[in-house]
Amino acid sequence: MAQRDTGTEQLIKDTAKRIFFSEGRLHATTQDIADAAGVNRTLVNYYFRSRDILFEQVADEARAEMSAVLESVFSAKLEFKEKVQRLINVFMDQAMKFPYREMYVVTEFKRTEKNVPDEKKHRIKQFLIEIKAEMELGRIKKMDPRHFLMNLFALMAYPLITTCLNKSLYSVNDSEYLKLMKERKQLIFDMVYQ
Amino acid sequence: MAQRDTGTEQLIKDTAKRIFFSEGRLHATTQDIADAAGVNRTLVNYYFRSRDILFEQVADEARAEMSAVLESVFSAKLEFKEKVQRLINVFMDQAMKFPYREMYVVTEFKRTEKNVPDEKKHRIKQFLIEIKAEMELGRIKKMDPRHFLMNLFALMAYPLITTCLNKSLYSVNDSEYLKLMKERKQLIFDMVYQ
DNA sequence: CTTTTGTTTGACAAAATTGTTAAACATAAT
DNA sequence: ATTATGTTTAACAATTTTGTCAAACAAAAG
Repeated sequence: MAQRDTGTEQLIKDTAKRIFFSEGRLHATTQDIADAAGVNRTLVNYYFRSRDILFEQVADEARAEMSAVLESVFSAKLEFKEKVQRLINVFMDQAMKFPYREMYVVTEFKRTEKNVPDEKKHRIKQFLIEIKAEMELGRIKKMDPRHFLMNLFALMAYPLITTCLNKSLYSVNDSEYLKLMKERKQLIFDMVYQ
Repeated sequence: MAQRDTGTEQLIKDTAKRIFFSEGRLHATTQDIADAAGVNRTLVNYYFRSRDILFEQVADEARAEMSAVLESVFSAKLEFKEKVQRLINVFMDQAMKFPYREMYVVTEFKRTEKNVPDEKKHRIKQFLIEIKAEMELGRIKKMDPRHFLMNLFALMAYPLITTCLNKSLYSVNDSEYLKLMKERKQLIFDMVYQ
């Protein structure tokens, strides 16, 4: 008989992603995840054999999701300017949903000593060349293209990682902070693409 | 008899800070810390009573250190422009030493549901006013001053948090990456203070 | 309906992590 | 030198977290 697909496996993974990437509870246990998913903890072992395998799978899928987003933008048949615009849009939408995803990837990346695959490096290199070309056309400020990329991702990701601090610091509630983050899409574009 | 101050208490704290803030091993155990410090794990309990107390103390001191840095800049008798320059200098020097410190503070901040004390909020408010004044003088680009601050901290902190990813992605070694980060001081100033 | 197969559960075991205690040790005071 | 006091250590206990297993359960196949 084939698998029955009760959706439990996916539910566990989605719940783990929510806890790690959205809520930022990086120290969550399998019990925490099972409770949040409303299932017996044993099912984590039934579907994933071990805690480590679940966590690694979650990290792998996170990397894949992030790559897919960047991929879709980098390889799009668009002018550079539109690529940047779209990148900001799709990346920030995801970052608003999963603010801690990159943080999780970074810590897992360090822990497991993984490497970025060569194909991804190549895609980035291609985009760096596009950035350089745009600079030479005088459309964006001249600098090391790597700095351009680092700036862009920093401006998009960091304020979402530090949401809890900023909300407390600036005394704003959730909806006000969401509004600020939405404003950032345009603001970031204006900053890097003056 | 008074305390003998063998330096062990400080050694444990410093080692914990190195592991958390410099190495980014957010899941380190007391055993990991004791081993790295070259002391018996029991001493963690002797000096701090419990793991949680040590971790909280480390987080509290991290907050205090960060506040002290910002404080020294905010309250300095300097032109706004020089304040920004100095902020970038001191913050990035610290961030290069402890790239994951803010990350630790954020996760502990969430876990313990702390609040930013009113005095700090007030200092930030004062600085926001200074930012606004500078904008009205036309010296920096007009925007919500909170965005100005978020941009500044994002540009400074994020590339250091993602060091391991960027090094792999751009195929650079430690010294080259350090060079890139040093370059950023001027670059960030130029970005926010055009 | 009965059997078969995959899923879920609770009880239990194992492992990892943290906390406690008494004794050994080292240094300062007497 | 002896005592007193603070420090360090190893053995042990408690707790937390993870992993295993057999039995109960549910749905599809015969």
